[in-house]
Amino acid sequence: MLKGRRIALVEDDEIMGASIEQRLRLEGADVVWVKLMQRAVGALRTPRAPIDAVVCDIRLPDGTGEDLFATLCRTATPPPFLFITGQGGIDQAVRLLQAGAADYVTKPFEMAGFLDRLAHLLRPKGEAVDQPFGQSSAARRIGVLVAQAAENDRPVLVRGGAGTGKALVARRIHHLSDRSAAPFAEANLSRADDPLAELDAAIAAVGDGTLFLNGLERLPPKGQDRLSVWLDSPPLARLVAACGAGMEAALRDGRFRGDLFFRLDLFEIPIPPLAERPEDAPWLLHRMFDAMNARREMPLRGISALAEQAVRDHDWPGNGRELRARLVQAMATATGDTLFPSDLFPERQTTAADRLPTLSEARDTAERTHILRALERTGGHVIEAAKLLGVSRTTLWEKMQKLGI
Amino acid sequence: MLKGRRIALVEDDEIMGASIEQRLRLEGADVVWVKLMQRAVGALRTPRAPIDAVVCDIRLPDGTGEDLFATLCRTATPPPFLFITGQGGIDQAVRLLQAGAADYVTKPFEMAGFLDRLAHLLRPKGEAVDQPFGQSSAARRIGVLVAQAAENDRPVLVRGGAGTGKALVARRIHHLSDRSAAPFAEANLSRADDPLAELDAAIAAVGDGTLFLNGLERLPPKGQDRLSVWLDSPPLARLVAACGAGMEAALRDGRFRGDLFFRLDLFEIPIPPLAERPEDAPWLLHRMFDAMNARREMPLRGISALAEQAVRDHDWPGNGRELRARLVQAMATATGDTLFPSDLFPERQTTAADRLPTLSEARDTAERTHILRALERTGGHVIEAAKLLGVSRTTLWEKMQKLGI
DNA sequence: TTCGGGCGTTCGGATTTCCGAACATCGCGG
DNA sequence: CCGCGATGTTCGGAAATCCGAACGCCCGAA
Repeated sequence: MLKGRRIALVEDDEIMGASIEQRLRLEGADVVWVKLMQRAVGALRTPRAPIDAVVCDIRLPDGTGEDLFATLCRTATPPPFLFITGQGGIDQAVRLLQAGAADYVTKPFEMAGFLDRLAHLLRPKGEAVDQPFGQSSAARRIGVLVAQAAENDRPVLVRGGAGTGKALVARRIHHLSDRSAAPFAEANLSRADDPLAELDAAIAAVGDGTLFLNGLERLPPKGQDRLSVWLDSPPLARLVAACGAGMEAALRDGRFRGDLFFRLDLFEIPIPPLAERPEDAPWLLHRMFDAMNARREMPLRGISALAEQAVRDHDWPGNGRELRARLVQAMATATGDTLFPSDLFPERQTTAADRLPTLSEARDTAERTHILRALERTGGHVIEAAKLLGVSRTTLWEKMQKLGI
Repeated sequence: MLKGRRIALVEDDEIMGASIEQRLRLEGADVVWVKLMQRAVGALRTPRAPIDAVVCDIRLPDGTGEDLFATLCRTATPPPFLFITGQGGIDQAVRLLQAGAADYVTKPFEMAGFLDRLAHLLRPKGEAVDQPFGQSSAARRIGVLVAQAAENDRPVLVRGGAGTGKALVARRIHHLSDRSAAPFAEANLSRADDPLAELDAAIAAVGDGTLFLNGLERLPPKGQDRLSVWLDSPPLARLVAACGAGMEAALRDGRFRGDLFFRLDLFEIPIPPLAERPEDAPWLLHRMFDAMNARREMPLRGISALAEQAVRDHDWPGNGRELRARLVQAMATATGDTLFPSDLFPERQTTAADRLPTLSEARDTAERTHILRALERTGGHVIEAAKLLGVSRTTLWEKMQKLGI
């Protein structure tokens, strides 16, 4: 019944936790057991794989399950929560259910009934098909927005950094829409030598299909006028535009007409960078790896857990595109039958000769750069910087003293 | 607070029932007291007037409140149920709330708190004639002013920020007035390309109805002259104008004729921004939610109490319009069956943009990457990695534990 | 089988860090 | 001149971190 499901167990009591964990594992579930609230926040906010349900004790050594739930709700849609508690009251149960918890069980409980209720609140599985963008909640949201965009015919604006897959989103909208049989014409304005010609060619080719304008912020004024006129005509085609980080600056500087932008910005699909949804990186890695491995002469056996962890922790300034490039490189040059971190990040090998800095050294440099960044943002305001960094003024002063700032 | 509301009280205990009934009547509620389940089914299924809420005991001589609720749910959407019970358990509370009960209180209870919770779950039903704009005193004042305006025939000036529902007020004045059968002609001067043409078209269309001029501060001088002439004619129609925050500046700069303004400003209805009447935001939320949820293919179960709190705390720079937009977005993209704060405020998910990570967070990520690097180099050898990092084995273990490595 | 070493884990105390509460100082404007 | 707010500096206690010393477990070598 729970086969293949990932259940998070938040419980500080050893005996109770062990017994539940064991039973859930017996049922085939994948259990993540954390014993502290702070760890649970981390484990649920940025899970390695999506969590299907959370079994949560209320009294924890460093907080309460209620706090945990409220904290998660502030920034994300939490998985269904089943609270278990020994000394809870009715008021607490009512409060939690009103806040959106899925269920509430008092200890001690019959294991069979508990499992029933847990299974009952698991959302039906099998929506893997329409999740081509990742497994994070952010990625699922993109999938929903794409489906919505495909259903109507209004202009869409895709926003995201370099290599986040804006073109993929545009193609998918086209593919899911009722124009899927019509042409899909792409004008990439940032790569083109002559953006105007690129725009004209795409407009000429699009017919009643989907016109995809990539790199909108690079469209020169003449092109903006032309696009505006084309929108007024009115066109047979549907417009999907994409812009990157430079859009806001272009609007501020007047390099892009505000009125045109607002005509395009009716339905916005923001794609957060990979760094903000770390659980998508290993997911993408495996997806691409499987696809590429199948076409390989001598298939690799798999990916090292260390490599997966390294992929998770990397910053991915080039987002998905960088990941693909690294993987292609790694699979071409891999020496063994397994992908290791050094295959994906060959540039790190150069440091092999010298000594790794001490942990405290690394910590100090990290603190140093971080403090400087905060001070820069506040314009040298120490008190505000301390607030920003979440430490007291005196502590910040102490650290600055120590680090010589 | 309960004035004019119809509350059904299902309670077999004479003393308890009498005390609640008396108190509810004191608060101005209309109370229907039934002492048997069978009677309650009848009274709730075919009430003389719609019931706004049900206060329901669980143990009744001829059945239970649970049965009553279940019976009603089979054939209709019952009003919000507040269960009160003396010997109920947590399981019962959980079961009822999961079934859709609004609240659950154990006897004995503080009457004040009980009334709060009862008032909290009262939802506006349909077009509540008396309170169409909110439940704050400011909103009730708007209702009174609208009614007064509808009774006479003088020009009305509605003042309020963007998205505060100025057009709604105007329509309501028209609807309540004796011109309700005549045309309602709206000229939106702020959105129109050619405000003059917009004004002329509306004047031509209005006949003996109500002319609504929205965005008065944007009316160009020529239009002001024309409006002035039209007022002198004298017109058959009644004028309702609306202006936003820019009006004072327009008057100061002379972009708007002072004399014309004072001819329009005879009866002013000011609409304060939502931020100044926080209790209206959740009210509006529930109103819109109910209306939209009814038209939904798969209705949501409800709104998390946390989301409600977030709505109350938000600033609402875009007022009601922003609320509606957020709700539409949230209901389209909600992943679960309950609305959570993150559904309504998806932009908070990307906190990385504005908020710098805490110093300890930065330190943790730095330590994490550094430890991983060391482990990678030693091939997973913990002792060597600890030596490399200059910490003891136990410390490294502790850190790995904390950072989830 | 025993032995030893790597590893996971706990524990108590030494040490460091962190914070709030002070107090002095330094502009800065009224 | 004073008041005010931000900063520099010190201090003591609370909280954390770190470390060595254990104990038990597992696995491979002897």
